[in-house]
Amino acid sequence: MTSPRTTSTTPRSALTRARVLESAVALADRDGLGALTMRSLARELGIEAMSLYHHVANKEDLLDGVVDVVAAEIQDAVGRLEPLADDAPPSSWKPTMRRQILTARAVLLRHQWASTVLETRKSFSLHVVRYYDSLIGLMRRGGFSYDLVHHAMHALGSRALGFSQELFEPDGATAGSAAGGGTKEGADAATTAMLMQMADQVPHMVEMLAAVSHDGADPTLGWCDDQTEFEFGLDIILDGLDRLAERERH
Amino acid sequence: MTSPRTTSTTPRSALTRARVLESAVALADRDGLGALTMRSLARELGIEAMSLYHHVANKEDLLDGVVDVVAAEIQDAVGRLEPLADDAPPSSWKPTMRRQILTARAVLLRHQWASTVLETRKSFSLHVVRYYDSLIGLMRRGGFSYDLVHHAMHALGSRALGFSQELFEPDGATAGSAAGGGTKEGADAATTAMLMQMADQVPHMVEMLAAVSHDGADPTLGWCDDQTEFEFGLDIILDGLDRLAERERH
DNA sequence: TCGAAGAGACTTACGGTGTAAGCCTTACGA
DNA sequence: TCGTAAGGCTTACACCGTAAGTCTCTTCGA
Repeated sequence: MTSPRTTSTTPRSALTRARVLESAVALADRDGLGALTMRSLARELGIEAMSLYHHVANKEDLLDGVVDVVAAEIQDAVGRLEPLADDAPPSSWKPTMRRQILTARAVLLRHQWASTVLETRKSFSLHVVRYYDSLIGLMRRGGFSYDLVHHAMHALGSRALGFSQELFEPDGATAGSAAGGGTKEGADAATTAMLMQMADQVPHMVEMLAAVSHDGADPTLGWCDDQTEFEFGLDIILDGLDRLAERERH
Repeated sequence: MTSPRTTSTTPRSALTRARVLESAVALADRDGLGALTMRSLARELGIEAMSLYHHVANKEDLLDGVVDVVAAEIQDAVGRLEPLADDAPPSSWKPTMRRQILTARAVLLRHQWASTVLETRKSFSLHVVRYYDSLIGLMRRGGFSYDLVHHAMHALGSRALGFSQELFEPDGATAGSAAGGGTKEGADAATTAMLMQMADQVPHMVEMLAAVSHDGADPTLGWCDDQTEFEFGLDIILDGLDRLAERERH
């Protein structure tokens, strides 16, 4: 806790908390969240599991840290966007926030496991809070009262970070070796086929499925584009907020 | 798998899959999701852990079943609402759905752990799908095209079941012995205090916090009413959807 | 009435998890 | 030069889900 005066870091090893966290992120990216155990992470780093506890209090702390790394990545990506001009009109809060949120989403899509971890944190990441703070600032520039800002943050919820709660998405989180990871595309074939067999139990759903897939692809081949749907929902909320803000602006 | 012909159930014991699932729900209600293990559930039922596997394929199946129980409870509660009159105007889809969703939410509030489990299911519950199916039917009566219905389901996401992704809510899920469980009320004191100490890092957030709590309670005493915020977000989405539906109705 | 069959419990055991406790070595500062 | 402590390693424990096998009833057909 005392400040190091001459030499900065311990020379004993290059292993730091930062390196541990980075390794953890990489491991989760590669093998999925379930594969991130203290033992596997240690193996990745060429040390023993218990040695991790010199850099991390416990597994919860590890996950906290890992979220923080991702959140920092988000902050960084959003920070690279061109800033709002000083003379921008109040209404420009909306396209700006839209761009920022979609940027955050792009980061989260590179770390698909991250949303799961984010949800389960009880102590929040400083970087996440700072990101939210910037969104609040944006809305203030848009003329929002603090009361409206507050409601808006709740209304957006996790959507502000770029993900939403999709209940019907089987997220094939299997260990894919190929890096990129194609854009996952909606409900899978087995799911769809099963639904169609229960036509009498869920008539509307099956009919919708048929209708939607008419102007699209094979119904058993995935019928939702996650990105499109995310933006649809996001825009509904942003539009609704804008309407309320306009009213406040008179 | 063959149908029992004369006698219905095995008389050997009163233990059935249904009773196992009910017990699991009760245990999770009482002690939290973390306390729901095969061993603890067995203890609860007065049997050994391995005996559970006669009624449940594995733990995933147990959780699937447990979700199904809750979903059935939702369907039941929603089913008790007075039905939409045959001559109701198209616009009445909105208040009806609003009421149904808030009813579903009331059930989920009795089983706070359930949303967590719901999110992690890959095979969905029949009861959940049927509930969604009824929502689809409702929107159709409101004049929605199937395409709009489809978008709407995504936009609502888990909100259709009555919960939303709150990122800043520490959900004191400790083992409370008292049954009822008061309505949990927003961010807790420690969290708020910590935020206020970081005023320089998150200026907007702290300012918002101060402003919102002016016309309210002590800022360190919880400053958001979950139910109010849920309804705010829900209404934004429902209003947005209604506007789009109106456009489709010409 | 008896015997086979099988449902439903129990017992034991295995590999996995997070982590408490303690030891050993190395590098730095006094 | 030597004490100190950071940062590794080893061992061990409790708990998890569950595979495999055993024992004991109940039921039903011959």
